[in-house]
Parts: sequence; structure tokens; C-alpha cells
Amino acid sequence: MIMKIATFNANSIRSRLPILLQWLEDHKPDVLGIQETKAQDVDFPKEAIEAAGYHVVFRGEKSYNGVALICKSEPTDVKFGFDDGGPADETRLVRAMVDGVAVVNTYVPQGRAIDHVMYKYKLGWYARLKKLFEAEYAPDQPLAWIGDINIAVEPIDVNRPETRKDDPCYHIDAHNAFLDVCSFGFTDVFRKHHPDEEIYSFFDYRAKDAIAKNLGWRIDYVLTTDPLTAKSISCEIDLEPRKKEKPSDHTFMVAEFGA
Amino acid sequence: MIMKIATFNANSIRSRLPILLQWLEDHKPDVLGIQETKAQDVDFPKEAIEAAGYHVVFRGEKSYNGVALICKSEPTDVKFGFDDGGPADETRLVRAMVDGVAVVNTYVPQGRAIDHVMYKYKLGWYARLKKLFEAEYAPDQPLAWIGDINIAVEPIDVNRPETRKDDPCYHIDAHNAFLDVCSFGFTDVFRKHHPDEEIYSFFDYRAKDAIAKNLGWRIDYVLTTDPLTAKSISCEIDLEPRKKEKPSDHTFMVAEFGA
DNA sequence: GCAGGCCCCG
DNA sequence: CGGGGCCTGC
Repeated sequence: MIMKIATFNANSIRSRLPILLQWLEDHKPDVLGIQETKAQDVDFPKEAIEAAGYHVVFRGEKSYNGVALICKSEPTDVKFGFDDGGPADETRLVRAMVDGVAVVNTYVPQGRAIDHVMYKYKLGWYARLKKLFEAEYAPDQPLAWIGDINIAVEPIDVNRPETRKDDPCYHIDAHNAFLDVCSFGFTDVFRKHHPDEEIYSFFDYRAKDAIAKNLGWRIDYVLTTDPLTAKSISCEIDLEPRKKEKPSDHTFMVAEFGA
Repeated sequence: MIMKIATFNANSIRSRLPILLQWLEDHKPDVLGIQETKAQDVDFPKEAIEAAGYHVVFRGEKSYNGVALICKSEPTDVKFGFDDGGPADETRLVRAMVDGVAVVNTYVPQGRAIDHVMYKYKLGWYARLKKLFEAEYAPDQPLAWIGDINIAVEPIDVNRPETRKDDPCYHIDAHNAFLDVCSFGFTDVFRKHHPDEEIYSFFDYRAKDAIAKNLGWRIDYVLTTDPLTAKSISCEIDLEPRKKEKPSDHTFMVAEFGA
């Protein structure tokens, strides 16, 4: 039996509903984590997703952030946000159990600029996330951390890396914060299957012909603990949705895990 | 030889460019008067219209109003607005000579409400228009007054007329102001050919299933002096564009004049 | 309900 | 560039 786990920063789930529903129909993932739904819960297109044969849990707000988990099986133990006394950020973090797999879907703060208070917040967010993994999960359980993590890790994860040193999504402190969370026991499944490929998951709307010129970033990830990593068959970035009418600036990444 | 004269309130010529270009290709009018272009002159899609084989003259402003004349032959004596000492309203009135026919394209003020200062302005606008016709044209010359005149004249020109008595587009004073201009020598060409039909040219976006339930207004007109009226062969409202994706709230009216 | 404007944001 | 707000207008 194969399990498909996917992630997509929708940049408004309402604007992306046609692309989302088409992708669900074409790829039939077992789990799809969404980030940047940009919809209050009353405005979330629950019915359309359920009509497509999926369960969905979500937490959003006006204009910014918002996460969802779209699952073939009903997710259990659904929790939003942190519970560590800091800002809960319920619209940036959702986790649940799906078919015996723990899934953690995050929309990590972008950070604005390395001299901005939001960058400090981003680094702190990674530290809080590591604590959450340590407190509530174990590296020997099947665990998938997915989402828009707003960091490109290696030079091949971003175009023109030499110009990105001071970018909040490529700065050394961000790298270290991310790698520290990975030290819990996570493997970057895409990179496992594609050790050298410069394929990106995000293309800024403002960059001219970004997709044709491959001017993007790989900032969306499927990260797994060993029990899942061992079963990983493939992990692909699907560029097609980024080429459609009214696309998100991100596109889908999907990983397959076998028996 | 047949001359086709048409009118269309585009509610943004930029948003309506696909529908407009398709309609030009399908109907090949000799003259098409546009209202509510909602584009400054620098933003007007001149090239696309010229590429379709038409001449075009236009005057617009940010967000509101804006008129254009789209013509197979090059229009001459092009003039915008009034020249009577009052507000010129150059983005509500354009006139020209086209193939020996005088064409006056108007976007008459809507009036807001009958107790609003804009309603007085609307009534005054009709009076100014009558003076313009008297000063610069003659009833025995071929003259077409076209456009969104923001008045439904008879009960069959609007759905549920009994509820419209206090509507600035149906109020008695508006009727009289319009009929006074018509006394110059104008005939409502659509009504000449369709004496009893309840067919409308405008359907409010807010009315549920407006077009299916025929909940509209006939507020767009082709009005002609006797030399043209005598040659009038047909006048139709084309509902198809109103049913397309991203329609204007108005649709096209087109009149044919024979030799 | 859908235009356009303006703002904030990445 | 394109989301979402919010405003105005019809």
C-alpha cells in the first residue's frame, strides 16, 4: 500500500480552488497540507473539498496565514498551534494523526528581513518547533513534517545563491535554526531522491518569466523520520500548476511512501 | 449598403476587452459607441482595437465614466463634451461624423437618487443635450444618438415598473427630460421594431439570476432622426455577451440601416 | 456583485 | 505581480 503526502502553499485557498480541486482529482494524495489559505474559517471552502471526497481541517484568519490538512482518511488528534506559552500561531501550524502517521504542517514566518523583528521571531519559531517535536513525538515513529518552511537550505535550493546571504530565507542563522530542527531526525525526502537537481517550489510573481528561467526557491518540504524515510519511493515537485491561469506563487510537492 | 450602429456600456474596457474584440469580429459594426471605459487615456487599449481593423477615439479618466467611438471608417469632426460653459463632461459625451452620419454617444449621469444633487444634474444634462442638438444638428440630417442614457422610458422597459416610480432611471421628471430631447426628432429604433417586447440591455450584477429571470432595464438606446429612422431595418439587443464569463452588467444593442 | 482605486504583504 | 483588505460607485 502506497501513501502519498503532499504540500502546497495556496496563497489564498479561495483563489486557488479550481487548481486545488483539479490537483486532488489528478493526484489523489492521502494527505495534503495547505499553507496561506488567507481565509477566515467561515469563508473556507469546506464543502467543495468534502465534495471531492476528502476530510479537511483548517484554521485561518483575514488576509494572512491560515493552514489546512486535507486527508482521504479522517484525521485524528487534530491540534492547531503551539501550546508553550508563546504566541499560539494556530494559523501557522496544524498537526494530526492520519492512517497511523503523524503529520505536522507548518507555515513558518518568512521573517521580512534579517534586521527585522520578524526574523528573530522566525528563528525563535524554529526553536519552539524543535521543542514541540521533542516533547510530543519520537524520531522512531512515522512522522512527516511538511509545509512552507521559508528556508532554502543548500545553494542548489535557490537561484543565484551568492546574492542571497542576507535574505531571511537563506541567511546562515536561518540555516542553522532549520538544521537544528532536522537534527531531531528528519530527512529532506526530495533531496534524497534528487541529490543534484535545481528544481524549485516557489517562483515570485514579480520575477519576469520566473518559471521559464527557473528563477525560484525550494522552500516547501516533505521531511520525514527514519521509519517513513526508509519507505520513501519518490518525491516530486509538480510545476504544472504554477504554469496555469491564476496560479499560486508556490506549487505542489508530493512524496510517495511504500509498504 | 448597410450601416450597423451599435452601443455598449463596457463597465471597464480593459476588463471587457476579450468580449469586445469577439463581438467586433462576430458583428462587424460600422460604429460602436462605448460607455464607462473606466480607463485613463494612457491605459486605453487602443492598439488591440486598431489591430482588429477599427479606428477608435476615446476620452477617459480614473475609475469613472469614459467614452469611445469605434469605427470602421475614420471618424471626422470628433468632439468631446459640452461647450456651453457648464461642466464639459468630456468623458461622458463624444460625437463625430462617420460615413456621412452624425453620431452622438452619451453616458448620461445615473443620478444616484431622486433627492440627490446628481439627479438634478442629470435632468440638467438632458436639457444641455437638447440645446446641443438644436445648436449643432438638424432633425432632417442623418443623426444617431446612442449610448447609456440611464432612463427606462416605458413600463415595458423595466421589470416591475410599479416599484420604480422613485428610481432616478424611471422617475417622471427623468421621463420628461428624456422625451423633451426626443422632441428634437428622435425615434427609439429598438421600440420601432419591437413594439411590445420586454427585452433589456442592463442586468444588475446583484440581482440573482437576473438574465434567466429577465430582471433588467432597457437603458441603452439607438435614437435616430427621420432620415435614418426611415432606413432602419432592424435593432436587436444581443444578450449573449451578458451570459459570458466576466460580463459587463450591460450588453450590446445593434441597429441596421439600409440604403 | 463587480468594476476601479488605494493600502499592506511577500 | 497578485493575493487580501477597505473604499466608492452603480
